[in-house]
Amino acid sequence: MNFIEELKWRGLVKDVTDYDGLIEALKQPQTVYCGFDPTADSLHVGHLQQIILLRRYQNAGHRPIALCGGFTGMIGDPRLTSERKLLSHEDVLHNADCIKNQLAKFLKFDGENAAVMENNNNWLGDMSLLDYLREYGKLFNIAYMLQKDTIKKRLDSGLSYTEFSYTILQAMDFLKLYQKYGCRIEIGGSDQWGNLTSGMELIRKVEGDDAKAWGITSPLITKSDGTKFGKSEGKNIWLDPERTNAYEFYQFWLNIPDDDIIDYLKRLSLHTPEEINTLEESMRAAPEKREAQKVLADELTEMVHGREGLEKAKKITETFFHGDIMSLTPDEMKDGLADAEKTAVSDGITLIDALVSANIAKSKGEARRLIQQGSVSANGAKITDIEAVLKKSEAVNEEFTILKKGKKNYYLLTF
RNA sequence: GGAGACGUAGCAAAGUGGCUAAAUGCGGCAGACUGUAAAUCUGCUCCCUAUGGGUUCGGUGGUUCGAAACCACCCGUCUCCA
Repeated sequence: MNFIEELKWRGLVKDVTDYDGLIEALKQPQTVYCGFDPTADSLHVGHLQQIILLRRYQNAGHRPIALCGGFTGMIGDPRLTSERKLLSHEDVLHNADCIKNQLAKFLKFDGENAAVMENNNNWLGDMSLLDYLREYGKLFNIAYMLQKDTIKKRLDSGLSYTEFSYTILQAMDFLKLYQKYGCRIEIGGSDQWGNLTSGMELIRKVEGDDAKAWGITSPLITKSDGTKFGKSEGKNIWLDPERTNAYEFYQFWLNIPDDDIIDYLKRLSLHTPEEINTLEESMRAAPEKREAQKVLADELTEMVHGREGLEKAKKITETFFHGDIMSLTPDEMKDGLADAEKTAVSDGITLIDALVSANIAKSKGEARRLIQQGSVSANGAKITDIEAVLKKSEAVNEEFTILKKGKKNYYLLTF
């Protein structure tokens, strides 16, 4: 299996501009880029596929460039649905800073094929309007651009000139990286196809017909139940440890349905195809062991949260689901629940009021129901008395009480 | 501009004078089972100081002992014609 064949096996190839040419080119070390726009102050799990794909190229001996769209982020990539809201200048700068640090975690910055971090603001930022229009705008035919899927689909619902220009800007990125680093391959999600081909087109026009460049897209990750990938209970799973802690991140992967886990392993894990095949067998033979889920959760959590983060996530998991919380020392409890929601309450508060004020229940009625249904426990003991009162003297260390709603929702009350 | 239809709980959709805090489905929450799964089954799902009370059916007024339901006006959505 050559490199591209493996990517195909992993489900990471949707369209390639010149398949045979690319295979030939990849026999030599190449430079590959993928762009990430700073639309939020953190990347999320949906970005992992492309990031790890860059890493795959690096592991195969190629040089990856992670491009942060500091300039294009100010413009906005046209979405299928509707115009984006412009982000403020400060927000984009802040976001760009944040995602740059995140991207850096996944690539190696030393050795022969050390990764490169770039920001398209470096070349687009100082460009004059005149240069843009005369040197680049001239090379884009409107009729050609209107054929692009992303643009065509927006003609009815409305598309501003600003977003219309996005494709041109991204094409210029590819050209610039081609000139500066000899970058000849751009990768992206399948929605980026139009942008990739524009870039190649531009390179050909500027550098001549001999200039070779390739674009390769990968299918977006889907879920077998049809819902959007990357969310857990409505919350995005971010790569920023401040926004999604190691435990939640670990749990997200551990809870991937059997139907999806092998697909995700192929796409996101650096484990070899042989190892993944073995995991698939194990999944079929003993799905309850969730070995495949554990391998992926371990690998990705370590990548994003480090060795320590992974250890912590596993320890909390072990205790919450298989052990007795009360067997931990108060310090360990606090550590384990460091990221749980905390609420300060007063001594002698009724359980019902505590549930409401900690936002565990929306109303007292709901709180009452939860208690009567037997879904609330405090410090490990189930409580079914709706008159129950929480006392400081009964709290752990006379300091805090751990409330649990349902099977896996923990909250911390401090006195 | 002309003709008509519609607006009910998170969403979809019944209900056309009292039996309606409002059927049913989805979604959500919880319980059982389980693998922290899926499927399935069960309960709950406006608020409260709770065998009771309060406030709801686009808005405002009105008819009536009594209105989500009838009337008037207003606001909003949609369809058809021009």
